[in-house]
Amino acid sequence: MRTHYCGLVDKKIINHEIKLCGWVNRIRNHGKVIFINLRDREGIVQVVIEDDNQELFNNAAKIHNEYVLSVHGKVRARPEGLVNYDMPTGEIEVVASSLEILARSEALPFNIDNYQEVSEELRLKYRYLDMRRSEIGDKLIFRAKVIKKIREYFDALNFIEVETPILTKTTPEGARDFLVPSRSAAGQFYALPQSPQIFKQLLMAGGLDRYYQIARCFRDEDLRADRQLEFTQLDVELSFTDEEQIMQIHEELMRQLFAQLLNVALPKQFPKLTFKQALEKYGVDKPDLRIPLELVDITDLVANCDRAAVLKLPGGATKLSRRQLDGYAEFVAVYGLKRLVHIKITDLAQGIPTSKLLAPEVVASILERTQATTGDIIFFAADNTKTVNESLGALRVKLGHDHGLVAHGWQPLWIVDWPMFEKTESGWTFMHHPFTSPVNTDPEEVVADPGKVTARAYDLVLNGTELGGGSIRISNHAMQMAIFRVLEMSKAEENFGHLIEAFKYGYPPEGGCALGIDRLIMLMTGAKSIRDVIAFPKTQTGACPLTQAPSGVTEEQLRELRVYVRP
RNA sequence: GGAGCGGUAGUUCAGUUGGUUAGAACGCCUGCCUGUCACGUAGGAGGUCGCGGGUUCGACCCCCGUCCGCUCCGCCA
Repeated sequence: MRTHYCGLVDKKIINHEIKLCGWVNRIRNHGKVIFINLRDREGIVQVVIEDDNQELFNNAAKIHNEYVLSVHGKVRARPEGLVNYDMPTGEIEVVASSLEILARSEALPFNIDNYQEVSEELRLKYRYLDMRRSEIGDKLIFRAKVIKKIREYFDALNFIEVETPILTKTTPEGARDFLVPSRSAAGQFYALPQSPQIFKQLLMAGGLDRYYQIARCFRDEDLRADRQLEFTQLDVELSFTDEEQIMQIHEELMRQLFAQLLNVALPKQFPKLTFKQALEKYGVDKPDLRIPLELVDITDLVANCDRAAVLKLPGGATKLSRRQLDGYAEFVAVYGLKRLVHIKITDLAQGIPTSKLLAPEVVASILERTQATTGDIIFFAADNTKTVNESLGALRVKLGHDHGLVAHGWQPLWIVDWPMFEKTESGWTFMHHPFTSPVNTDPEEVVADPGKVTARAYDLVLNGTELGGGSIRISNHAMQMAIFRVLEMSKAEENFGHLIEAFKYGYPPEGGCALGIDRLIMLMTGAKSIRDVIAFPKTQTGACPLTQAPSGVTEEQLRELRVYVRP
């Protein structure tokens, strides 16, 4: 039916008779000659229909946008002066000798071009039309290439791809589970996996040694630009390993993906920052190192707060209007910061600027520590540590974007030395997950002072986005039980008995990593949202405009499952 | 659960202090046009102003509620 892709026709096959299939991207009828831009997955080529064949010409005159055509014709060089250099196939055209309309199209709900932005809701309702646009279609093609490279990479390292269950068991910790009622066991439910964590650990217990999976994961939490209910994770686990080896394996993967698919050389060694350093300097555990601003700690200069820090924006004193400053104060209020103080350094020669809220000697110390000069502005925050970090951390990123300070390029890094636990109102909770090994080898030490325990965990961050992370896992019973004790997970035996039991029968030391593939591809393609790299994504309320999911079910279905829906 | 922004021809948007017939561009339909390439050109059709209520002589416009979309906070081991 077809000999060539439209987008791949080139000079080398001039004078060849070819057959093309594709969609009418655009038709230009000049009365005696018709041009059709025929489009397929690989691109667009110009088909010319001349009026020497009247039947063909009359047939072509009836064609409209998005008709599906089969075209038989001859490739020829475009006449002198008529080459279109904006088009990859612009040096040639295909003179049609015959043409068949394979399918007609009604007028479309939106134009299939990249000239007019269409509301995302409409695009998702007609996703199959949306992906005819290179804007979306090319991203899906790119995604397939990334996944292919990932498989090649791990296959070459002797990793075994294993599929883990989608219907599995609920775990009350972590994110909210999606539940699936069991028909045969009335009143009981499967859960969709939040991650294949336990299964991949059991694969290590099973001696598979090196495992990976392009794994679908499900979390019933509210959605964001970079979060979907279901997402794809590169899930990796290996035995007889350590943090360094796992990080190296993933670094090298990243370097190869970027080199081969984007022609970008990532650093030979990704920088590492400790969790503590990241929070001190950037306020967040996923710093965007492209932005050359840093938090400067001044807690020692300020009374009655857990943390005080400042952020200097060079040249900001003259550049920022009152309105913008109010905007920034409003911006950080979202993170709980009640007052964002700023110090404008209008002219250092005239002396140290005065502040209604800060003593002159404090201002002087701040200027010294930040090495501020005339024209700079300094933002000041003092509050509890979390509020200061989150608000200045977010402000740093916003200032970077608002004032064009974000450097071009790619800044990957590892965040290491995570605390094992975090204190909450109701007790200790895990930072990573409850199977992460602490640095300590003595379980009693961990129980005695949970706040001091460091986890053998690492996160990979790229340009301010958390791509994922992993850890060396706990591989012995006593330590695992100690961790459950700290977390006050009384039902651990019931929920994770199968893992705990595996520790008894020769469990290897092991660890792994999991990277969000959607996010990685979002960054690599420059997409603004994860939805642009997913073929059929959900909206922010978890709905699918295309299929209308979620939907009601019949009374019969509910009866069979013995599910009663509360009013 | 919360905050902000948005919803007007098929699409993207404009719409004056609340006032007669709600506009533009693209798309669509009918002509004309041998070289265009986001073709050009002449004409035409096309609107429950998201939905419900209220204020008013009168509402796209003001108020209340509600639904949908987006961004964010909470949440997301």
